[in-house]
Amino acid sequence: MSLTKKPPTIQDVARFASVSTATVSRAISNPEKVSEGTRARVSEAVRATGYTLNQSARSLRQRTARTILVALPDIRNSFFSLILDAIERESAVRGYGVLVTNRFSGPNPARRLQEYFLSNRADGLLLLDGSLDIEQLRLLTSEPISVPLVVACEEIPGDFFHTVKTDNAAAAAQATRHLIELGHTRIGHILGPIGNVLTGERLQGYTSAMHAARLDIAPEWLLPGDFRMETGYDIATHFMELQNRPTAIFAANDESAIGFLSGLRQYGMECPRDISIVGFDDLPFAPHFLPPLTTIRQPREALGRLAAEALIDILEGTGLPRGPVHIVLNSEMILRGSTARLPLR
Amino acid sequence: MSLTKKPPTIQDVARFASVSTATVSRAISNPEKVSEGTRARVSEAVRATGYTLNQSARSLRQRTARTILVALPDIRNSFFSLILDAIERESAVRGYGVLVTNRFSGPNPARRLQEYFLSNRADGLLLLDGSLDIEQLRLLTSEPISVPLVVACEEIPGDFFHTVKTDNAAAAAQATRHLIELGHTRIGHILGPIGNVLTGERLQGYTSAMHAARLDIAPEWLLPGDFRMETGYDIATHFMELQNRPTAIFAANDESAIGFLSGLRQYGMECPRDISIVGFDDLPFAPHFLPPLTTIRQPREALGRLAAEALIDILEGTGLPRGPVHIVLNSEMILRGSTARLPLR
DNA sequence: TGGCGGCGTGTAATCGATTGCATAGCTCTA
DNA sequence: TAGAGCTATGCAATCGATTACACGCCGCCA
Repeated sequence: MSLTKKPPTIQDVARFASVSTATVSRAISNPEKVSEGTRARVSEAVRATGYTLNQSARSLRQRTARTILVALPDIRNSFFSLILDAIERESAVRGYGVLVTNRFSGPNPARRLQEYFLSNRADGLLLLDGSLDIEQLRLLTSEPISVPLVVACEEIPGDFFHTVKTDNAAAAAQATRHLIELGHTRIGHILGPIGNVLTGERLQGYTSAMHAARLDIAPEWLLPGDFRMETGYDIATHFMELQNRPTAIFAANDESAIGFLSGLRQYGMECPRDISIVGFDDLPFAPHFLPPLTTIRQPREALGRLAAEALIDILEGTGLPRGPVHIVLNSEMILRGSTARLPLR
Repeated sequence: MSLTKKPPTIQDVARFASVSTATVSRAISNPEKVSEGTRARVSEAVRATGYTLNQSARSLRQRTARTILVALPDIRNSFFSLILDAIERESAVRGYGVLVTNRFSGPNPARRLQEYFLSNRADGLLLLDGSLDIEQLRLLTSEPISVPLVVACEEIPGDFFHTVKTDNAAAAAQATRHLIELGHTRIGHILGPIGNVLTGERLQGYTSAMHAARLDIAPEWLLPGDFRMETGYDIATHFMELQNRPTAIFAANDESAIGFLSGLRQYGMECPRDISIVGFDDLPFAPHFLPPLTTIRQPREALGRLAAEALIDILEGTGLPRGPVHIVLNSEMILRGSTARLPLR
């Protein structure tokens, strides 16, 4: 089908350089084990033959694929695609390929992930989704399988896994405090998807800031969401039916916030005139929205890069960490136009 | 490092089922070549042992990786990540893995792509970027290497490659006509990145619609862009300095359009009061923007799916097309609030 | 009844790299 | 100068699946 002519193999290189294949292999992977002259002859032979190492053969022999698997909940969400960008770059630098699998829901997600490892297609897993069943994850990462795993963005409770994330709760509290400082007292929250760890952390930050300010939270101020714009749009209707409406909202992410504002516009509600809102993520469109969105900026690039770095370090056994690694990055509040002082009524 | 215990191999299955490995292999890959009884015994043995085929071993022997490589210009752009979603899904259904490589610019992009194939990591290439040097691409797809290639979204001139795309020029013309019908006569265009095929097609559609309506195009109405929001934002300043400003803009994509409108707001320009704009792509946020964006909706899901389908069909040799496949999908104009009739002055 | 054809299965070579073990040659020391 | 120790290299087994080829068996037909 594809390659019309067989690419040159290590045999061809060996013949050209008049050495054994073992020597070629060593010259390539462990240059220090080979004399200088031989090394030069081999490099020359590689150049002359146009040799490229056959990764399948190496994988078979070494039981490694030089590939990481990135499991995303929803690649369509810009937040993830930005992180994927950083992961891909870091991996490429370290010589690793990146396989992606998206929305790995379906009947048995962990089993599907497992197959990548049993079949020797990937060496490690970068998980961007905290909604996976924890028992299944432990199955994946413990004894017979032992998949090297780094969880990025979301922390899975219980200190079992390596994690790279941001200080969600603190950032959520900061966002909420900002609204409080502007004079708001009735502050609602658009939740993330239930069962997701991020949802819990952001809710918790919001709750603690409210409590610290001795403000009550009416149960109906917790608006159900799932990080998607459409859902944000839909709950606006629900929101308008509330009797004692909040004057400000902390949304679990930018997409909910934007959908919500768009939904509210149907009812003539304007932001920040009638309602203030803070988002989360600082997606690229946040500054260009009308009003420009006040939000929490997560260090996405660093998040992806550090997660990939950590995973590859683990794979290569360099600096084996004793216990699970936990890296927590700081996020930053970006003040823009979607929040305003509560007008006196 | 990872797998603590070796996963079961085909030998284990063979032993369990009391047959040879050859029979197990056949029972799995060519069930019709094996008697019914044996087939059942083998399935049972597979279940009992928890066998998963070692993909590296198969790849080595068969010279195929059951993996496609998706090369993206910029995964951060939502437009691509949405297509990637469809590609990933279709590939998963057909049993293929998806490797991604992003922003494969750098010194020698085609060479870097080539390595994936020489090293037997991927079987085919799905290219979402029309900006690659055509000579290099031909090198990749012709004789000794012969990488199976499908170009999605963007057509590379010269009828050499399989292509799945939308009717960019027609859609661009439609968008422009829409502005003309609203009474605009001074209509500008925000270009895509130079050297990109899409840029050319959309420009051409715009130009032809203008000509058909006997409208002139002042050279300074062609505003330089690159599909990015930031650049859209920046050119607003340049735009404000024009003496004979357009009253309407056709932007090469939604992101430019949104950045541009955001930039114009600094100068008190409101859309659609002071300017009308049509975007391209219908990104998820387009309906939620203020004003909701009039734009061209591309069938992204179909685009990704059909491209993946075509590539895998080629890889599997089913229905070998005689010449290059060209699939052109229709896009659709979505009228929203960012375009308005030119007010009489 | 002999021979032919087809089906189901097994044997063993093969894909291309890595690596444990053996060895040749050299240096250094007692 | 014998032997220890070290370096550079080669030989050949190995990873786990696929597949060309061979073979045995059965049924069918002449």
